[in-house]
Amino acid sequence: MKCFCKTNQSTKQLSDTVAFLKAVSDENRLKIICLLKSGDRCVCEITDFLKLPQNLVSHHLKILREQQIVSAKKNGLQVIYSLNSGKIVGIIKFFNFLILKK
Amino acid sequence: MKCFCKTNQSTKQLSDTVAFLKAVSDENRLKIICLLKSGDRCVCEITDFLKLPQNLVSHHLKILREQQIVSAKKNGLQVIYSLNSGKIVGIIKFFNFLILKK
DNA sequence: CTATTATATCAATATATTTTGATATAGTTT
DNA sequence: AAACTATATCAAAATATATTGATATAATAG
Repeated sequence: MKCFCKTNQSTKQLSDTVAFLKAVSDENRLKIICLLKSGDRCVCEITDFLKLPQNLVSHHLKILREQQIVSAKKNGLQVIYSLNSGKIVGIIKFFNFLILKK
Repeated sequence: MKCFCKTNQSTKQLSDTVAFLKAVSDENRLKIICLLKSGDRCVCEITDFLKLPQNLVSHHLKILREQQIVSAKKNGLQVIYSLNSGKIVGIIKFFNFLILKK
């Protein structure tokens, strides 16, 4: 992994990393992630859990989906969300790189 | 580590985690962290590196300081910043917890 | 003590993000 | 098909954050 210096590639990597970190830098979205850790849930369950308006929950889920932190599959009327640990593993690697001694 | 549910303690833990993540969710601040990984720097070196106005760099450094991601020590006229890996280790543990199987 | 240098702070503005309210869509039930 | 349920989208308002410009502070040099 490279440092964010001045190349085009690292510029892209930098903005991707920022987008991921922004997606998890929100109380409600962190709560969603923690809830999904305990198992898949439909939007109405997440809405009940967070006690937020449904459209706001959909908005937060969209941001998590865009970063592939969660994935959604349709089941009848419901949409079931599940946690995608791969993306989180990626960020762990990034933070590990940050504290690695040269 | 507990999930962010409804207790007072976990509410505090949640907002601390969000504050940390917000501090690192910024392109310029990530660049500062990466630069400091390669060694301690004074504010003017960081300013040169980022090509940003000095007061803006001070602002970003303040946010990183508040989260104990960096620490500052005075050296004559200069203030030398260094990376504080302890806080990053903490967030690695948190992300590891998120992907831990029950 | 005055001038200079390095850094920090403050107020104002610009920009991004979250939240709200209204409405659309897609699947289901009757 | 009409009514209903679960979810998503869109525009507007509220709020938070980043950036700019001006100025303050603290250490040093002359």
